[in-house]
Amino acid sequence: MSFSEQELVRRESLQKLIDLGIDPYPAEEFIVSHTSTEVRERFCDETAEHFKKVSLAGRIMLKRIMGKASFVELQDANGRIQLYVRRDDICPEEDKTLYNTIFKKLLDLGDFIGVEGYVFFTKTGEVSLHVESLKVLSKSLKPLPIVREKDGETYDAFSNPEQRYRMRYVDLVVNPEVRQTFQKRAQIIQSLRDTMNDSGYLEVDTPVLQPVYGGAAARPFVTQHNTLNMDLYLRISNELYLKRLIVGGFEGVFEFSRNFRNEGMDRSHNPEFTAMELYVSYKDYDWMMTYTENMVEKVVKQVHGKTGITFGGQEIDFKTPWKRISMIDAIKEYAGLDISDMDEKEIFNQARAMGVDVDETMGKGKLIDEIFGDKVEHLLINPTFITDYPVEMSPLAKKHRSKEGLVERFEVICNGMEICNAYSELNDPVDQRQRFEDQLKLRDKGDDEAMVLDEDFLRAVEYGMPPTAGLGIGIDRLVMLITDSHSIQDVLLFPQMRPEKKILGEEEIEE
RNA sequence: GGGAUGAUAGCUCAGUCGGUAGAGCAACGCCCUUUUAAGGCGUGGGUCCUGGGUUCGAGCCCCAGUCAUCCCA
Repeated sequence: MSFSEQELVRRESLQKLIDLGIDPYPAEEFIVSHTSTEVRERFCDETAEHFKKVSLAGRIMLKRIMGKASFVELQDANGRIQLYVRRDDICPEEDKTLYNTIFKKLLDLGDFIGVEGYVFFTKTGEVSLHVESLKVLSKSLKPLPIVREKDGETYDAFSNPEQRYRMRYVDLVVNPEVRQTFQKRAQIIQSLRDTMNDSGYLEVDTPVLQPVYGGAAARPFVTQHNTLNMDLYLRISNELYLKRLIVGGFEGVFEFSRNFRNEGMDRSHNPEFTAMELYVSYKDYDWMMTYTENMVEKVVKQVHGKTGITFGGQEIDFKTPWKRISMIDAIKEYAGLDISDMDEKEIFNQARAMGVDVDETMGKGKLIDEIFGDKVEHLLINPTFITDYPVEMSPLAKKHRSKEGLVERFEVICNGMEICNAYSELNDPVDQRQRFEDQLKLRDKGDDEAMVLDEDFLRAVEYGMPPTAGLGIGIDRLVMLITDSHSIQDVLLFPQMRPEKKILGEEEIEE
């Protein structure tokens, strides 16, 4: 390991601190009386009495040294506040080491310090802490990127996406909007959870390690249990477990489920992602549409302040009620193609004529799905319920009560992206077995995303499952929309990345 | 999977026709007691992603690879 010039300087500073009898990594608690925000927002001439003895802790983000007095920008979890450090105030005696050596020379940008003093306004009107004592809390050995702003313009932004994702800790320190994104993410999840708790539904935890994976069309990750000497799959969905709980008699269950899918990565796919799934007994998909739009509208209002958002310059409004349109009607309305009376061959020909990439192996349902995905989906900007999907695409959804060949299913499409998927759940065990068997036929034909038959799940349904409405929400995508983030990596703290050669060293990543 | 683009100092980036590796900020030294994107003056700092090749000579050209970003499937 070789050190850069700046790293060497910091290691020397560290040793000098130790030589001066200062512990650069003290163990004892540093008592913080205020946050930077509290001081900045509440301090004024009237409240000055309450800010005579204030202690703050955080990172040094900027030092402006001017001889015997200096200004420091201290950053805590809330933001930044300016410190005013005067030599003769922190060093009242003859010995000026604390200011001249420790503060001016041995402390660097990125170091954590704790300070105590009184709050005042500087000449230019900035709320500042006049420091009376200063303590080193943690020495930083690597230089942070220095990001500065003036009049909305950013200088030397830490903007390289690879570095930001690989070193999220640095990204969080220097890019405040990143912290806001993840605070909003937490609020979004909290808001959804509150809504469902208020409805009386039970939050549950179901297995991540599953002997049979199911609930979605995807390839799983495989792992191995040593003691049981068997393969286990990381869940691609928790759906079949939540339905078992409905069989068991819970009438409303939900789970924020980290799912794992062994597929490619791009702007909207990460191998692990978060879905929220909700199942409510005795309801159907019509009821679930209303529940969904109300719950999501409320999230947007709570987190964003209003129902209208801007995503990449595009205005999107989550105000209810959302448009509801069947898939077939949507194809008619947006693609100008009426397939309601067509047979498979006609649909195939029409699809090909429209330039949709289809082939002979596709059945009627798949063809319709392809046309929708290619010609309609990207046109749906405001959240829209697309209802009534072909049965072939939906092996876990109940057959439509009146429309032949379709199931009671909806997706919510927003900005061309699927953010929700829901059904009147299939609770007929005979039909469910048949659907699984149809999936097995697809699997035999080489579709490695087709579902596998889950005999225990079928047994559960055979014991009797009430009519149930189920919903899945793609949490990452919802967070992307609300935070105006254009890559899933921007809403995941640690997105999956290929190993970093520089850190691992050649020999460790050899096969 | 296919295509395009990129990787140079801690960060953001220049680098002409193939001819000594550059800037700003950060760092280091000196000056400065209410400053504030970045006060003034000075000094250091490089595996030019990796490995081959062409060439008297490669950051630059060629080949292969790694990683990333964007677009397409």
